[in-house]
Amino acid sequence: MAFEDNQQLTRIFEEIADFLELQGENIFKVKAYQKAARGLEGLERSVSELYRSGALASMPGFGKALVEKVGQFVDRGEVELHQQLKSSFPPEILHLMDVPGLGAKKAALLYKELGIGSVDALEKALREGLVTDIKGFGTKTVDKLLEGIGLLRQGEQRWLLGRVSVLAEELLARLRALPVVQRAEAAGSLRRGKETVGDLDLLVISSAPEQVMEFFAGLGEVIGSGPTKTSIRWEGTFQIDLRCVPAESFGAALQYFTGSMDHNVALRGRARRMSCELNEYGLFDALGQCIASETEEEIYAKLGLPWIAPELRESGAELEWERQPERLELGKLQGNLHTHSLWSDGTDTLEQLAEEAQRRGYRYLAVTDHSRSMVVANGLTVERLLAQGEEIARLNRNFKNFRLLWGSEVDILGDGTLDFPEEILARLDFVVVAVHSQFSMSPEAMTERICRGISHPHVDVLAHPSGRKINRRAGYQADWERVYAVAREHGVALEINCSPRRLDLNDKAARRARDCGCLISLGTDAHSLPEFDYLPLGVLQARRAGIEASSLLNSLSWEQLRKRRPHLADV
DNA sequence: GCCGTTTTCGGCCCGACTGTTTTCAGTCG
Repeated sequence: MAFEDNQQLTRIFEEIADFLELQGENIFKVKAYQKAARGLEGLERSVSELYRSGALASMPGFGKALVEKVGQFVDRGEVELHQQLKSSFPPEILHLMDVPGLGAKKAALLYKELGIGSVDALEKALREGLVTDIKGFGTKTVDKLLEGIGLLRQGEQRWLLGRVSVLAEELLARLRALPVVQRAEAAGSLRRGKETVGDLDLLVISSAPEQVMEFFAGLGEVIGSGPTKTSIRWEGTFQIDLRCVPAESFGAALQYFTGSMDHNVALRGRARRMSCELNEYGLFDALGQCIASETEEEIYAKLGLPWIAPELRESGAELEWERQPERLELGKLQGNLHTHSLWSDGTDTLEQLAEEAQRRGYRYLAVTDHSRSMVVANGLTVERLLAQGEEIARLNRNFKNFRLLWGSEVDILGDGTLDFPEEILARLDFVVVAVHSQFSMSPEAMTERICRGISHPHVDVLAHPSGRKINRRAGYQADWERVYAVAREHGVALEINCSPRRLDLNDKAARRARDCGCLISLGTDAHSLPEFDYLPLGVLQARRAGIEASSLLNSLSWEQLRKRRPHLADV
């Protein structure tokens, strides 16, 4: 299943952390619950299962007390402490801390002094001037909180990786164009390739920081500005931080601001155990001498570690790996395995697709237009599919060192049968199958449907396996362990759909699928030529999953791909 | 609440910026 138990318990632990912080509990206790929540969030196994098998206790961050609380949840569906805390506060009080600029301390004070227990009550109190008697609430704070409430109400979500990548490139180009800027780079979750980005972190080396700050402040609404750091709100909602750092500590700053927080905590812990200190200015020995700071590589090296790729810097566990995975490089990919042309709902001709693919150095491109049931997407009938095959064969005669693969994105129908008959699928170069309808089946029925779908002969790839759209809809529910097992058995690769709106499989699921022995396929699902740019986003997710070229269908040459389909006549 | 190749107790990342409390606490990342 999509592990609803994990999601529920994550929420419970997050709320416990918030309540404890509100109560003024030891901040490290609070952090322990937050860390446990993060650990559960993307877990590709059911926490109930892990608990029952006893494997949970060996997970980092789960000590005796937390394992016991997981036990309460598994047995009774709730955690005692959580219920206790909930009953001693107004139901909406935790939302107070969602207001930018309002943390636990001030929220607790507002509750204690004025009984404020919801965002609405806070807004009313602010407007009526009731809070000004409380220590620490001056006029600027009142304005800032009202603004924060406004932002919260807009409900702006984290931006998609694809959108932030484009924005970052534009801003970096403008910064680099300034004569006083020697270097400008993006850090933060963008550099780590996270599927969504909460705010953008930019770093520059400059001979005149004040000029850079001034320039940057002119790009948006200024939230805060100092001699080395300026924060703005882009398009009124999205926060961008710019920091000027000295050239000699650029590596330390890049490392520090790339995060993740858990990775940094682990790295600092390691430094500390070596009697060193690590901060954004460098790595310092016991005497306070800087021993590394200019590059990330030397910092990791001095800590006895290989350089760890940004995409892998998440939980901190990556510090302990015996070997780092070989980094997947875009240039090593032989082709793109999921695209659409004018024949269905794409915007370009086969010639245009082929030309673009060759321009990008691909050796092949799978054209996978929709099958006949996808009427809204101008899905191909059998007749049109066969005509398209002839057209592709004609074009292929003129290519050197390149091939268009005659493919299809075939619907897995509700009962698990496929949208084209077997004898037609047998003739195609490449078959992608996918679910496009009846998303709200029971998990059991959906599992059965997908497993039947990928058990047909001639299937190469299961496209966008979970069906999720980021920030829009959750994926459908299914027993993914079973799906991966069946995929492996039939040699069907699971797609990392590279569209920024999908990125499906996501990083964690892709890692799990690979661990289950499945091959992975990267496909842009491009419906127009600019969407070929999505491929690097998929590469990033694959890297985050630790997937190496050997697990990737796109690493195969056309000849090797063809060997997977021995029924194809030599051409 | 977690954790341990100096520790089973005493740490746990820490600096920038803000607002306001004239020396610092709160928030954030």
